Amino acid sequence: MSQPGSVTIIPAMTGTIMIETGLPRAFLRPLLLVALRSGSSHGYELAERLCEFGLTTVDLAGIYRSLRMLEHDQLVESQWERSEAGPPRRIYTLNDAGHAATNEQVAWLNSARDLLGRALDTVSSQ
Amino acid sequence: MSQPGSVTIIPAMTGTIMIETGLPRAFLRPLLLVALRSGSSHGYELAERLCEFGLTTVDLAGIYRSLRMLEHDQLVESQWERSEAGPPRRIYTLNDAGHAATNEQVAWLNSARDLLGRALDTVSSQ
DNA sequence: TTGGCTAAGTGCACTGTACATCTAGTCGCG
DNA sequence: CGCGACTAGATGTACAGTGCACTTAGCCAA
Repeated sequence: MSQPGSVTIIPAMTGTIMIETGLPRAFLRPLLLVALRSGSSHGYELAERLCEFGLTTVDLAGIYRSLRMLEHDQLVESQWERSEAGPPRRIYTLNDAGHAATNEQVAWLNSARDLLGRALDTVSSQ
Repeated sequence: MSQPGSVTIIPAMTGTIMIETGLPRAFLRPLLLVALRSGSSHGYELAERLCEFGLTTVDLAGIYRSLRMLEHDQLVESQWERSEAGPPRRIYTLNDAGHAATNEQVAWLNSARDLLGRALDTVSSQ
């Protein structure tokens, strides 16, 4: 977790670890799926993965809520895991539907990036 | 406007010309600024410019509201213009503050695209 | 035993917005 | 002339999402 000089996660106490300089909230769920693609994990650590994508701040409350929603939509499954240090964690894992959904979301993220590229091209070309 | 085979704008009668396959709504205002950068225009035509960026559907109601908000924030100015065919149009023009804001938004769009790129890289690299 | 860190969660007021609906100008057609 | 289609702009509202504050809880060090 946070190497020196890297993104800091705002103290959870305040609950405000929110997407701000990063991306609009609509990307939260897709990015969580992408983050989960590289391995099952718990909310707090997934927040750190999102920070590695370049998000400056992330709303932990929103992440926990999104993960529960993903579970409700049966794209992920979770199980409690006791940690050697600290409170138990809820580990989320992509299931088959989740992997399929992730592929869709990746396609959508790609098209979103391309779209931004096209819009930005009109700027750079005067 | 819409060449054959290009993006169709859903009949305005229903009012539903909304971002759907395109980008989350948070990008609407920045993209409107970018669209205005290539020339003053009215809402309906700006919607078509957004479609040229790759948005499949656009909510005209949202565009008109966003434009009014941009004017309220004093980033654009508007004036009525009677059209040779059809009802009069409200033409929006970027002012100095608007140009500055657009530059900021372009920077933000760039960082958003980069962020998506980083996230997508983690997918392509297995 | 106090405080700090990790981890997860709830509660609520507020915002934004998707969709329906309305107004109004022009044009083409029978 | 009346009708419908198209362009252009705008408003109203029910509802969902979310930002922020706050709570709970396990572990550890001083």
